[in-house]
Amino acid sequence: MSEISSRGEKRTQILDAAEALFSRHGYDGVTLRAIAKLANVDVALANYHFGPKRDLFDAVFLRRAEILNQWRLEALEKVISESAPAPPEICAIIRAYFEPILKGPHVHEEGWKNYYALVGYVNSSHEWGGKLMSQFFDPAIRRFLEALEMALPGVSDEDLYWGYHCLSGALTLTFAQTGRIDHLSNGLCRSDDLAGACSHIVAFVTAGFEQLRDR
Amino acid sequence: MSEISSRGEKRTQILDAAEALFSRHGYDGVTLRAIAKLANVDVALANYHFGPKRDLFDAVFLRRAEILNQWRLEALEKVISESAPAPPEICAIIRAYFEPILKGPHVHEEGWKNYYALVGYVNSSHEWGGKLMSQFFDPAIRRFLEALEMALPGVSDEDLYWGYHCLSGALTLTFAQTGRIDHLSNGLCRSDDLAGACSHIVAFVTAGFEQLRDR
DNA sequence: GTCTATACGGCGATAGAC
DNA sequence: GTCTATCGCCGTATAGAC
Repeated sequence: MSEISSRGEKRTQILDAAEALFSRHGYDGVTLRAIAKLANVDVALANYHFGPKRDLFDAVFLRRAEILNQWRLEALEKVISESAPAPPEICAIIRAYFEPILKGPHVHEEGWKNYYALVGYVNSSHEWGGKLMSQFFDPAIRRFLEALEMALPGVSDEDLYWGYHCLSGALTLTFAQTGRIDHLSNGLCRSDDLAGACSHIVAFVTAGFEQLRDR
Repeated sequence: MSEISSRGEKRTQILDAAEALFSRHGYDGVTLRAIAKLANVDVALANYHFGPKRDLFDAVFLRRAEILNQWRLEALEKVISESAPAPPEICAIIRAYFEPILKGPHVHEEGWKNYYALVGYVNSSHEWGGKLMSQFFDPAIRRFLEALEMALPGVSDEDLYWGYHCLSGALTLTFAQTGRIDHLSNGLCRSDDLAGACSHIVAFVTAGFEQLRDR
């Protein structure tokens, strides 16, 4: 944007460009040359700052993961402390998981939209889904599972893990923003409407967890 | 396997090899050379049979889609006719969607496992998710949505579409078989246990749809 | 340290000869 | 149906400008 480059600006431009392209085309669908072009920098600069292509991908993935974890954990702690000493309601826990990331003003920023699509891509990637997601997100997820365990005493761990699996699938498909639901619903629902998706998914997933009590 | 090639055998070998590789590495992560090598055929044969790479991908995707749609629609018609004239139960509709594909003996076949992973990849692909999935699967999906509408009178279309979105996300994450739930649950749940996943997801999703009545 | 220009070895899809 | 040739683009190393 600015004609005068401040320190580290090109580094950020590379991360932004890589994020945008990786999220649309996946890791193998993007060349370092395309990233350099979009970032308006020389081909070799990405390698200078980040090393090989794979390390650049990790850097992109890491950049916003910690912010995202922090938002969610803050919302969770708030919910837990507000209901203490009673366990929080399922619905409140689920909202703490979704709302900070789907209802904030940042969801309209291009960078965050791209990042979410990237997480959607990684989470359902046969190659990286297990490793990358576990590495960056599992610690925070475990806190949520503990909270759900408190709210659902007697429910088996197995049921809780599969519940999280369903939640995670619904969320990352939302992230991917494929336009599928737009087509299926003839435009009634829009896949880029993250805030709108949020309330539907929260209600759906909450009911999914609550039925575990009766099993 | 056989030393004597029957007519069309190499064609099938190419489809099988492409299916296996595309499902693991995505479209751009696979080269025609790698496919040819795995299929034990010449590099140029894929192009001879299927045209450009992209058309080969479509051929792989199409091959099992119709079988899958047919399995599901047969199960749905059975459920509808058995409960007629009353509308079927939500639970029965959801089972008709999941069980034919997750509980059949075919789920242990390598080819089907690969195909499911491929569907998982496509469904959450930002580039193709909307177009390819809609093209091959929407007609059958609409029949299921009609059945759900019968079972949930008064529920808004918007809620139904988002419900399907959640169902679809959970299913395709299952398909992707990323190993994530194995890691998260310390081996208690296994992502390659499709039949086991099925019963958990059916119960979860059924509850999700049923809460729509009370909204 | 930050960045650009250039070069290299290798592999990509696919067209055309056979 | 098969094989080979072609041409372009790939990731990355390096040399040196600022």
